[in-house]
Amino acid sequence: MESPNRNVKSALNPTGASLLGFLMAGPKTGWDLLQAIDASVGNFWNVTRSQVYSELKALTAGGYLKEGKEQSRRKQPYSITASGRRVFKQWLKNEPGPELLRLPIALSVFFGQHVSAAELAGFVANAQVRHRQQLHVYQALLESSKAADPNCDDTVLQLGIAYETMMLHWLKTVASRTALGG
Amino acid sequence: MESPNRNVKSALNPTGASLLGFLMAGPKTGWDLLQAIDASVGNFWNVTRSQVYSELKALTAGGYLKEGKEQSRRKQPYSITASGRRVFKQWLKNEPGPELLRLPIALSVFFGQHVSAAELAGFVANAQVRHRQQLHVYQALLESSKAADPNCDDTVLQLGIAYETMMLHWLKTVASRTALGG
DNA sequence: CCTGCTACAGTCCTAATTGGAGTATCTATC
DNA sequence: GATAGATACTCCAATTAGGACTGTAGCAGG
Repeated sequence: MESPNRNVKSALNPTGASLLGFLMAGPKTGWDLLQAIDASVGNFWNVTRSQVYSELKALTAGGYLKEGKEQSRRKQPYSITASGRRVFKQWLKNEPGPELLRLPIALSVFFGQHVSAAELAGFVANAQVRHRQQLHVYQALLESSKAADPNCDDTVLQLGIAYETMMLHWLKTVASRTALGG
Repeated sequence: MESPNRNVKSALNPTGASLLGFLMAGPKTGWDLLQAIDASVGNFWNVTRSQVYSELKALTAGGYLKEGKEQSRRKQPYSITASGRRVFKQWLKNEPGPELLRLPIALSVFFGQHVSAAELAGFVANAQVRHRQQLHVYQALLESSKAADPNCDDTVLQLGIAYETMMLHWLKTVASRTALGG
């Protein structure tokens, strides 16, 4: 059993570590962090709102962050400490673990025999819309960030585009198979 | 918005529902289920061992499953009840929810500026190996299932192949960028 | 000025899920 | 019949997901 006192060398959890990473670039509020994550790796690294705020508190308690003074409104900015930077860099040295995917649409297709063809086709069509939208989002993001800085790092954006493109392609084949009488 | 047919409180969680789906094809033990999931949608629908057994119990308590008699060894088979079939089919009518991805390698690449190029290259190389292996697994599976039944449904396998191929392609571009001095 | 509407910022709670460590139970092999 | 190793399952703590809920600020209409 661990003592509940986590102020000594407490291991970072993945969410906390990624928050530290985003704060390396400068102070942010919890809200800012959510926006920043959503606009970058969000699709490949899900982080939920409720957890951000509790993690920020835990990280502050651990000495990895310190609170800035509130701006107008209820914005509580956090900035990373030297200890936070150190721990984050250390955490990043860990071999990235296995991927975790949960694609409900894949399950629906897998169990397609138990769904009416019309319903399945509807699910697929909706998924196509969502993925097309997300693809446009990535493409717009790519364009605007290239406009701001032609040398900017678009590696993760490229992953997003590749992923959405792949899904759209797969959904198209599913749609045609379904139409043929799945 | 709500259907009036709500008498069977569908407190089915996603994992439980998918277990019901796998049991539609016939009785299985918890272990069998794990194997079956792992060999089919496992990569797009993560389900963890510990949860399978507790879900099986919960589903049994809910009347959706009933236990068969233990075979040799400690194999406890479960079979789906009429109520279970009904609830599963109902659950499948739900619009499949948003996708959930967690790709630690994407995070490592995103924070690549804080990792040494050598370490990052190592991570990428390892990921390439893993994805190449998984691609081979899918390809072998496709071949053997086509051999057994040329008309079998390979839709989800195709997704697997497309996903691994896409990731390998992306990893290759990351590797070359990293080599250039990321 | 007051009211209602809406977007913003954060809190709180519970169910679901993960990730192991631990416990038997069988099979084979000597 | 001891024991090594694969098989089948149990248990628990930490993490995550997903909302419902509480305020606050800015603004439009009356």
